[in-house]
Amino acid sequence: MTQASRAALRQHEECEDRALDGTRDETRTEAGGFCLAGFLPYRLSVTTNRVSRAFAARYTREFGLSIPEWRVMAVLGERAPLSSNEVCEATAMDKAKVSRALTALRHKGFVKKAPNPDDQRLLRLSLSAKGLRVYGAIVPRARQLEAELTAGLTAGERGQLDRLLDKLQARVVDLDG
Amino acid sequence: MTQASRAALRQHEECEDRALDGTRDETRTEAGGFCLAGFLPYRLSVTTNRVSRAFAARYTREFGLSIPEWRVMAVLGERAPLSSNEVCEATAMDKAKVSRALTALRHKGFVKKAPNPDDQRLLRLSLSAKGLRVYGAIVPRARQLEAELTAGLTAGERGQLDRLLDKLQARVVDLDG
DNA sequence: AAAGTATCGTTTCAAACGAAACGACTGTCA
DNA sequence: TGACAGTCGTTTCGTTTGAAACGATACTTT
Repeated sequence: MTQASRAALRQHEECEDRALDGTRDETRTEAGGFCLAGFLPYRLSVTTNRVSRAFAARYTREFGLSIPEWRVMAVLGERAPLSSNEVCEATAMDKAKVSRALTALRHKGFVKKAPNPDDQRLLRLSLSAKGLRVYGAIVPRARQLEAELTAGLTAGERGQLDRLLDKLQARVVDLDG
Repeated sequence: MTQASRAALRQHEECEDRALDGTRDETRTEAGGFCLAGFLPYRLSVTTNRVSRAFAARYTREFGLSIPEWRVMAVLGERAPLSSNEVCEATAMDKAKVSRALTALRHKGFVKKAPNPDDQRLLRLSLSAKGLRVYGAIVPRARQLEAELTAGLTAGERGQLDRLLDKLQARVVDLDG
């Protein structure tokens, strides 16, 4: 049995007394064990999932949209027409998810789908008049919800958060390839 | 039709020229439209999903574990025995997910499940000797992967990130209740 | 032009998910 | 004691997910 395993056998205290300066290893308890609560991928996942759940509930309740549907609306409202592939890139979703979201949005009458005469494989996707009205209502609401989420952050902190997320993203792309 | 909708009709430029000081609204393009790429919930989701995917691939390849399974191992390795409910709280997963992860881990021989004599409803979950060996191997590997992920961050930035995630988490709990 | 290759968007399929139903057990109150 | 309400962990059910298969269209090569 390894030393780490032996250490893990011992019971030890909660690890809620986190350091504030970031110099201490947050995942290392005093007994040498591992504290999931300080593990960055775990923390990212928990926080993000809670944010997603909260926003999804609002989108559903107030506009009858799922998050994939809202993302597609957001990019089509910003710039259209777009092909399905372009929507994929702009929303960071795979093509199956986008296809399903588009089907739902067309059934709701929010999105128009036209063939591209230059290339019959591509679609020309855009918001309908009805879709644009909804878009016009969602965008300020989304901004408002985001403002509530970041209400405890200064402008500098908000910028710092964006920078840190960028750094993580840059790192993770060469972690998995 | 709303003014926002009219604005949305116009085509406009890409929104890649993000401000660095955080004082500008990242979701507001120069034409007044909405830029998903600067929307915090979207950015959190994309970054976190990529991190999760990268880590899940490693756990699967190197240890044959899913993320839910790894989380359960992590908390049982740290402090055991635990009831299923306690594992739920420690891993931020619902009881169905924990139950399924436990089934898989028991089939792999990593987790032991005993009844609690004081309360027959509760389980006493802990790692087997085999599970402890695996735990002893995963923990340093997980720390190493986390270190690779945060390699571009200073210790101060890492602490700042933890603080910011805490703030978001505190905010989001009273966003949805 | 014909054959082979690549790309686009949809659909299929099996796995994973969460909400809710469930059986088992405990505590409470009459 | 017996009925009732609450808690625990599992299972069921319908939905969502991503990988892969697919038909359709376009490009390349000969």
